[in-house]
Amino acid sequence: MQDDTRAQLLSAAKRQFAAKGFYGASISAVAGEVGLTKQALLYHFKRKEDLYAAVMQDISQRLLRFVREPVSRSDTPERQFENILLGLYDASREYPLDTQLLVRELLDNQSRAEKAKDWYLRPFLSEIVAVVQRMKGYENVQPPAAFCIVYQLIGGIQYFAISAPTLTRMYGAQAYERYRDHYPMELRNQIRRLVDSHD
Amino acid sequence: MQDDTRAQLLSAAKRQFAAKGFYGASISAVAGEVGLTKQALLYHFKRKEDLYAAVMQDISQRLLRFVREPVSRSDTPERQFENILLGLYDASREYPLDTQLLVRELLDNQSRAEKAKDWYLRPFLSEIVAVVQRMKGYENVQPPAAFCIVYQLIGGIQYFAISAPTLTRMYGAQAYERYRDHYPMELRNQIRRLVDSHD
DNA sequence: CATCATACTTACCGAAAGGTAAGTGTCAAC
DNA sequence: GTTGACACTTACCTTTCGGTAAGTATGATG
Repeated sequence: MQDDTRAQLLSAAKRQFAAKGFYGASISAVAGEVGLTKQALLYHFKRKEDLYAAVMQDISQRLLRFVREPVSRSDTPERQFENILLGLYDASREYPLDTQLLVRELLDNQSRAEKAKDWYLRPFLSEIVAVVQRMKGYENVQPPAAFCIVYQLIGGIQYFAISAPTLTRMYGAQAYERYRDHYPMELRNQIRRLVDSHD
Repeated sequence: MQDDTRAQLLSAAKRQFAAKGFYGASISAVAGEVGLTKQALLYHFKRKEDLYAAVMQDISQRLLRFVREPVSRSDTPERQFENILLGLYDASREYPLDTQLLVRELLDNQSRAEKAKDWYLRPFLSEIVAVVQRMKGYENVQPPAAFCIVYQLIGGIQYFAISAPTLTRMYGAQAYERYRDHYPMELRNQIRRLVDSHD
C-alpha cells in the first residue's frame, strides 16, 4: 500500500542526490521534503546506500526504455541510431535529474567504489553499439571504433544537458534557450555526417 | 616563503575535491594528506570555499593555456580547431583531476550557487568559438550553431575522460586501453568531417 | 477482544564536519 | 633583548551526519 510513500521518497531522493551528490545529500533532508522524519525513511531503506541504489535502479530502467523504443519504432539501423540519440537528448531535457545522476555516478563511483556490482549503463551502451554495427559501412568496423563513436556522441549530449544551469547563468536565460533549441539540429547534422561518410 | 605548503595543500585539495566533490571532501583530510592539522589549512585558507575557489582558479588558468598554445602554434583556423580539441583530450589524460573538477563544477554550482562570480570556462569557450567562426565555410554561421558544435565536441571529450574508471571496471583494463587509444583517431575523424563538410 | 504486522515517531548515540579562540615556537628587524 | 609577524598546534565549540533502540497509532486477522 505504502508504495506511495516509497515513491515519494525516491523522487525526493533523486532531487537531493542530483543536486548535491551522494555525500552532500542528507537522508533527513530527503525525508523532510516529503514531510516525514529521517527514521521513517530508514524504515523503508535501511541504509543511505540502499536509497541511492534504489534511485539508480529506477534510472537505469527508464534509460533502457529510451533505447529500445526507437529501435522498435524505426526501420533501418541508421534511423534507429539517429532516433536513439535525438531521443536521448529529449530524455535529458525531460528528466534532467536522471542525467545529472548518471554523470555523478561516473565521478563518484570510484571513491564510493567497491559495490560496483550493478552497471547501470552497460546494457544501454551495448545496445547502441550493436545498432551502429548494423549500419551501412559500419558492419566491419572494429568494436573500439564503434564504441568511441557512440560514446563521444552520448557524452556530448549528456554534458550539454548537465551544463544547463551553468550556461544559463553564463549567457543569460534567453541566449541559453537559443543554444538549447538549436542543439538538436547540430546534433542531427553531426550524426548524418557520420552516417553518410561511410557510404 | 611557504608558497610551498600552500601549493601542497592545493594539490591535495584538488585530489580530494575531484574524488569526492565539494561536500564529500573534508578539509581535515586535505590537511592530513600533507601532514598538517586542519587549522594549519584554515590559516592559509580561511574557509573551505576559499580553498575550493583557489583550486578552481588554478585549473582555469591552465585550461586557458591549453587553448592558446595550439592557437599560436597552428596556422589555419582549421588546424587550430583540430589541435585545440586533440590537445584538450591529451590534457584530460594528463590532468584527469582537472577534468573531474570541471565537470563537478557543472553539477554542483547550482546548489552551492550564489557566489557564481568567476566563470572558469567562459573565456575558454569564447576563444574556441572564435576559432570556429574563422574557419572556412563557418564565417557566417550563427553564434548558436558555432557554440553547439564546440560544446558537443568538448563535452564528448570531457565525458569520455571522466568515464575512465567506470569504463575500466566495466570492460576491464585492457579493453579500456584499446578504447582510450583509439579515441583520438575517432575524434579527429569527427572533427575533419565537420571541417570538410562546409567546403 | 487480543494479536500482530505495518508505518511511522521520539529519544538518543558516537563520529565527524566546519570553524573560532588562544596559545607556541621560530626567526628577522630594530 | 624585545617586538612582532609568520606558520603553525591544541583545545574546544556547535551542528549535522548516518544509524540504533524503543515506543506508538492504525488497521486487518484470528
